[in-house]
Amino acid sequence: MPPSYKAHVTEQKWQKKWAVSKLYKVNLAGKKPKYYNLVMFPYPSGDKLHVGHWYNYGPADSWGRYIRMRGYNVFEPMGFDSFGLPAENYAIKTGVAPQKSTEKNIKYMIKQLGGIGTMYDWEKTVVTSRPDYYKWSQWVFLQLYKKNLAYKKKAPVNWCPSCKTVLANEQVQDGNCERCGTEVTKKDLTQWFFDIRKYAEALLCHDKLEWPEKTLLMQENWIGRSQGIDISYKVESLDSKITVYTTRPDTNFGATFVVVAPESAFVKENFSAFKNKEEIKAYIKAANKKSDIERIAEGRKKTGVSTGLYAINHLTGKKMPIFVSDFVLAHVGTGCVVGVPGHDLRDFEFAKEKKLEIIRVVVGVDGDTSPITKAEQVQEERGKMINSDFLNEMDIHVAKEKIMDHLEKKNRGKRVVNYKLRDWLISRQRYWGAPIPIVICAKCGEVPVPEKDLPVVLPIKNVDYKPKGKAPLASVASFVKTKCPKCKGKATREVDTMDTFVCSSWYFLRYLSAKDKKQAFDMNLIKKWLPVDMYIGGPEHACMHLLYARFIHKVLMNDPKAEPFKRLVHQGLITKNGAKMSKSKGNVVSPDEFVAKYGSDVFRMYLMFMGPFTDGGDWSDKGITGIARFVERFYTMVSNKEEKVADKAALAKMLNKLIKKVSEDIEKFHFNTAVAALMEFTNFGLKNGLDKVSKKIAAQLIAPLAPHLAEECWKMLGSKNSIFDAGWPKFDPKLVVDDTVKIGVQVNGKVRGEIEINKNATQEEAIKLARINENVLRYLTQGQLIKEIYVPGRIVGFVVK
RNA sequence: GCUCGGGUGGCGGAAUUGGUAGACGCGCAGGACUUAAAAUCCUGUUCUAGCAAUAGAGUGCGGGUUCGAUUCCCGCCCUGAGCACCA
Repeated sequence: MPPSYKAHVTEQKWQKKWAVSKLYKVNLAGKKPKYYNLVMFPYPSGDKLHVGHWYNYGPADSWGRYIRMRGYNVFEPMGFDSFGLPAENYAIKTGVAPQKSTEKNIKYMIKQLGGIGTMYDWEKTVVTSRPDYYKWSQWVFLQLYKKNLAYKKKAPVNWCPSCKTVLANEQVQDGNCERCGTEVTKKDLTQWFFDIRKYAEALLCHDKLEWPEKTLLMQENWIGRSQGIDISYKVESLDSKITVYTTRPDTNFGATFVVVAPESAFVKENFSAFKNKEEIKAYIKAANKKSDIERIAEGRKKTGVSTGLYAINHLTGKKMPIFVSDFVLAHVGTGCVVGVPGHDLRDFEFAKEKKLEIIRVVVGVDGDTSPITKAEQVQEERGKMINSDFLNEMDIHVAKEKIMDHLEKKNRGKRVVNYKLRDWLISRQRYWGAPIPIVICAKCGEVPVPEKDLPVVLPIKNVDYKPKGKAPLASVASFVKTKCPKCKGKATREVDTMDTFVCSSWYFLRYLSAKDKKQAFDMNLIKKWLPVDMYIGGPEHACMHLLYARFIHKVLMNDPKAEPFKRLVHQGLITKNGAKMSKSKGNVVSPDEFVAKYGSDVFRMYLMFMGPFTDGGDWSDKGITGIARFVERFYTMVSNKEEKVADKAALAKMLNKLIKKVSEDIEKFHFNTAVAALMEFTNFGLKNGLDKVSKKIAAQLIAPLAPHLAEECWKMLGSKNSIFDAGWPKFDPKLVVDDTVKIGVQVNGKVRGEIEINKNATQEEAIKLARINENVLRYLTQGQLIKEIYVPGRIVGFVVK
């Protein structure tokens, strides 16, 4: 009877030993090549770690262990993104200060994270809600302020009526609050913004990034660069001009009207000249009341009111009526659009509604001249100009350049680039965040808090957390009242706090010098350790955290080309019954009972075995017994003192192939097939027997995936040092290829037999051997042979007629 | 509506410069051990027909290219994610 593997005793033993020997303490000045292995840090929620966390952190740690065994000095820190709404909402409900509940949750989560058996170096941890961290978040704000990248402005902003705070554009999803799902409304407020738009071009460039294509594409679309031209038209009977933005100036001979947004500057400046003022006033009022959701829900039904004014199309001399309509957005381009109903679906719909002239100026490749074909809406459209004077017969792309040259020469237009990306709104009317380090003085105006006076400490006493539409800090008199740093006179503090995304946009720099009291980060360490070599986290951050972090990093490094994260991998989502796990749905699966039953190695490997890391999947515990059996069998295989090997040559081949397969699979984050390969090897090893050297290699190969099991096996095999300092096995390239291969024999594309043949066999040999096969022969004699195919190592084929 | 993924046995999944589809695991069936059960081990397991050899069908659906298609092309369906009147 072989000894059975005692997962819990063993795992706890090694976790303790690793902690005592400080195995995972990283020497940042170490000589070995560096590897910064980073996983997105969690919010310290009161809920326990769930299966999703494990799915994320387990494989991320396995990757770190693999890299470590490859000889790198691996830095694998962990921290807590601890500012944010849940703790504050908990405080509103119970009165418990967020400082208290957060610290309690962190303590608990560190314990849970320890149970996974990760390599985190806890001496380098960061907690964003502690003054020794947010002091530097405030410092980051001041750096942006200094560079004129942080400023206050009044603008219509997204407002969540439930959270009673403003939200960044990125935090509005389908018109709803990203946090609580409440429908977002618009408010005109004076708020703090970061001018991320100044970095739009730099953020578009991603040559150096080994990121998923999809993520890069999402960022690209979010930034939304478009190249166009501002065209100015004379307004009839007025002294002014109207400027429109278009990306399709080639179609301008087909322009028949102009539409302006209700909130546009043009409306404000020319309102007195409008003919039907009352109607327009009412229309604008109605438009302002509509939420984005309503606007979308109304679909493409176009409404609008004529201003009674006309713009003159200088190309055709046509009078183009000017309308106010809410399908035009004030913040896009100039807020004014020229209507070309022959070639734009929206313009077409508007023209139909208002019975305006529709002119066709492009013939599609298919010769179609009906307005708005599908092809016409596609940007890469190809077509030829008609009805366009000097542009006629030209390809549209040629015409586009030609007309822009023409307009610029005549001083009627100017080429411009537009972005969909908007300023990053960072003020929050909430308590549990880093206070914005600004003082408002009646005499000096807005004054930044000097760096030496940081942090602006979040008050703990006498705080009413309940949101009332104004920041809770506004009611803490001791916080609000202060002295102006400039004139020393009476002044008040800015009472808004920063978006938590500001705090999380630079934490990877802080990890390296977490205990440094004198500076936010150590540039020497950053030069050595950045960029992060591997960053693992959810894809939902594509246009939020990942974009913000790139922006802030570029600013802090003073280099638009600097990138914080070289390689990025997204873990898949673990669902339960097809739905995202959440407390409100009551479908959160706790890993605890499985870890208690099988141990953490089994649980980690089971999650990996579910499928590719990037896929995620629906949670089910079906099959976890398979991994438990495997661990038991692996242990049995290694602990067997017998070293008799039935087939030495076969073992050598299996082992070398295994090294190759496991290495390649881990490199691709295909942990599932790496586990499968180890299972196959174990099945073989139990039958065939293993010598000690093979056992040791097997233990090394499983070490990243099942660290405790491997460490135990390693010790059992007589090694004194940790397996994680034992390096990674190499394979012999000569031993990973088979001399003979089994290949199929096809007749007319159907498999009719199989032959075993030397992998380098000639066509002649292969055909000869294939022909001997009885079943193959049967089909060959059914007609005349017209072709013989041989792909070495793959297939023999016959074509018979 | 647009953009980008994905659709393979009862289940999770494997295999794509076009070359024997279903590795590995779960489940299921049968057997060994046991007084018995659990655990463990062995055998089988895409579907249909057949004792078997084997034959036919088969990777969401319909076409196409090819000796040969899960893989390439065209047209659909379903599903997940993102964007959404961006001019």
